[in-house]
Amino acid sequence: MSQPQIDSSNADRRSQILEAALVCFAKRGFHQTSMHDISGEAGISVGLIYRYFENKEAVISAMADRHKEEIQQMLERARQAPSLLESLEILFTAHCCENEPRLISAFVVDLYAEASRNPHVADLTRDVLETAMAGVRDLIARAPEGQNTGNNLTPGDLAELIFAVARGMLMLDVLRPHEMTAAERRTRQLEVTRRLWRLLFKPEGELAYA
Amino acid sequence: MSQPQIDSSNADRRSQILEAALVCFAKRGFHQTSMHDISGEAGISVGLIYRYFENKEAVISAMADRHKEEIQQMLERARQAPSLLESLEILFTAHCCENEPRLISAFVVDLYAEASRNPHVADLTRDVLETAMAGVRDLIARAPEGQNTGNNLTPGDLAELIFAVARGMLMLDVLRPHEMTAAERRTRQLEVTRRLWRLLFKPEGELAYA
Amino acid sequence: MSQPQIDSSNADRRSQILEAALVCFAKRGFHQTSMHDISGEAGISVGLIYRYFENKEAVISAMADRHKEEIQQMLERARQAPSLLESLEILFTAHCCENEPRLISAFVVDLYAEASRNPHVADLTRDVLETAMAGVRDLIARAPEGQNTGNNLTPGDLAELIFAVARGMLMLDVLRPHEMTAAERRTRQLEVTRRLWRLLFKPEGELAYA
Amino acid sequence: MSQPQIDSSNADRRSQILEAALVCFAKRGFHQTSMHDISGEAGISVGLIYRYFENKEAVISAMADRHKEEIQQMLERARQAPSLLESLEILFTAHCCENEPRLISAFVVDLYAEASRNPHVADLTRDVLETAMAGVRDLIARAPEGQNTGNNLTPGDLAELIFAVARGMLMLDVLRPHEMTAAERRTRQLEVTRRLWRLLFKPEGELAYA
DNA sequence: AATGAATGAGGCTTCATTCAT
DNA sequence: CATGAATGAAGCCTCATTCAT
Repeated sequence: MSQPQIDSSNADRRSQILEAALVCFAKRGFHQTSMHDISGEAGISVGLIYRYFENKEAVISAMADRHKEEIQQMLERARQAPSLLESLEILFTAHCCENEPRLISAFVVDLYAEASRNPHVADLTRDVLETAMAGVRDLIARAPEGQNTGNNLTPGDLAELIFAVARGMLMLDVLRPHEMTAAERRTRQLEVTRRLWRLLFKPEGELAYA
Repeated sequence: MSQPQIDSSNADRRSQILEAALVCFAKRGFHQTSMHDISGEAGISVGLIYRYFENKEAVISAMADRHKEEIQQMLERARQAPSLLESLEILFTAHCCENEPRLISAFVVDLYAEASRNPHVADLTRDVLETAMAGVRDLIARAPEGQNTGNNLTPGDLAELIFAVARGMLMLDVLRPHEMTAAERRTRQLEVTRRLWRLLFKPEGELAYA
Repeated sequence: MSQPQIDSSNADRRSQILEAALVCFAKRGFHQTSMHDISGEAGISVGLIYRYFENKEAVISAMADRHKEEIQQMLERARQAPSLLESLEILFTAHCCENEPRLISAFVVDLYAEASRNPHVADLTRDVLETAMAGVRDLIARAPEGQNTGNNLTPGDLAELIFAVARGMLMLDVLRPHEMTAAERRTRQLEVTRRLWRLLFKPEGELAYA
Repeated sequence: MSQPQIDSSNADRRSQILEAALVCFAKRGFHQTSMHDISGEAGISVGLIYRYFENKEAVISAMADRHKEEIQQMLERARQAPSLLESLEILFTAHCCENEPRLISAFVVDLYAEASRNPHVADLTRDVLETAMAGVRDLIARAPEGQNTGNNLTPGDLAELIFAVARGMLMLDVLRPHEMTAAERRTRQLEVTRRLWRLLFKPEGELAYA
């Protein structure tokens, strides 16, 4: 009876810590964030973090795991969108966080930076990427817009291109001035999304006036 | 009289240090690289670094500066290429370093991560990006292939897309297994380049057999 | 009515904790053993230890107390032995614990180390030692073998010598390889005991064939 | 020319640190001595210790090494003594340090405690012990007093007994009150030494009046 | 009585930076 | 110009102890 309670409170604490860690990591990066920073942001003591995570490394890994889950949820939402364009819009705006605009972009760029030297994080991140790309490939293969695009590209090629653009836009996002709001960023992303979509899936010039 | 001598030796020392720093930064990231690491890699003493750079921050800034210059040189080479495709190939393979494959990718991803929280680095990096995008925009505007592409995109739009893909590919590059050689990475990049080029500049299906 | 019950359960808990503490202390030493280690070994929670002991210091003190009691019991057994040699054998093999050979040696050496800087432990340990030496002195004084040994040593001198050897053997015991079994250690101790006994109480060479 | 200078200054620093460590270790024990304690006692900064020792463990190991050397020097002095009795006196008073009476006793007891759980220290300490025992065995074998002792004990047996007593006296030494001076401790040790010597090497009763 | 989550001081270690040589 | 010994602040982590349940 109290078991699930305990479990959920365990999970809550972990979430609380990871939430705080995300804010800190986005603000200062993994290795300039101290455990003290995280504990402060989470409003708990330093020692308590170690009850839920073996060490700082484990917090980073858990963040990577969490990112994986979020990407999967995003993919699920994309799958349920009524059109390919809307799926892409979900994919390209997933990181646009209302209250802390660059939060996720900064985190993901740091994640890749970390992946370049931490094999465990690299594996996780690669896994996320491949899962997500496979998801988008299927989306394309099944969508009517994905047929006869007249550009000789397979769904796999298209998915790769789309992901390169999405990741590239994330990198560019961290360079945008802090003042730019989440809404502006979102608009920016949607423009690129539509442009890419038109390019990839309406290549015939049939909609020259669109 | 000895002034020019000193200046050039000054520049040499700085280069030597920055070269060492690049290797260390790519291997461990900015903030996990100690000044001792750099001095060791450069084969000099720690103290000497402080004769050429005010502090670690300054080394990072100088690295960003250096990156800017390299991008500009790359752009110059791209400008002199005989065709737009070849220009793009230069752009997409610039980071493929023979002896240390992921050297530059890792460094650039770290640079963007740093830019997300260090305003000075952000300014420098944004400047690099804009300069480079402007360069590519001009390249497209002047190239015969850039006319009448039938996709309704301005040279600016195209340049942005190209850069997003290029930056995205850089991110993906750090996830590729260490074992992958520079040649393999290069091949991978060239494939994407051609695919992108065909998409952006040969949209009519006119080269169905290409 | 329930008071005695509680008392005995109190004593049981204390014993259980001290038993666990002995294992931990022998394995890791006083100050590298955490309260958590002890609680884990005892199969109870950390907090519970504090219901029976004021703090870690108190656990150490109680261990010293316990050691005192064990020495007294050992002395009682020695007193009841039929001959001086057998008394000595009891004295010299008291620490040979079947299942965990070095358990007691390691603990006692640590106890003396602790005594060298913790006045309370020092007092307790000194008390143990003096009581034990007095006991052995009496044993010698009463034993027929203790008379006319021809070596001009008083029972007090002999007891001191015997104790120095016993304590010294304990120190040597912690250096013996882990693989050495309790039986082997016991044999080793008995050899030394007999040798010492012959030296102290059969000095005439009368038993050249013994 | 300056090389030996540098080397010797290196060795000096190490010695200085080890000297400070000995004081701290004797006062508080290995694991209750903080690196800060040592640096304070040595009059240097904490960080500097790490230029000379990889970590705290290494300081402890170096102390064990140092102890080994000191025992060897003591053995050398014992070897040059004119008589076996004087050799034994050197052996039994080696730890009597003028200014800090219990310094060495406390350290050695701690060393054995550490040896009981740190294999590296155990190896070193066992090595010291065996070397020293072998030295004493040879001393006995060569000394005229060592012949025909009439007690049927081999030089090896005698050396073992002597060492057990010596180690045991060390343990007892840490229990003596702080107020006891080095001179008093020395006297105490010499008494036991003579008593032991008489017992082992004058067994015939020939000196009944000595 | 018993638990174990929570705290925070303190220990080990690293590292940017300085400075005497 | 060049070295590297020296400093000390700061980071990671552990652990004795408390307290709400």
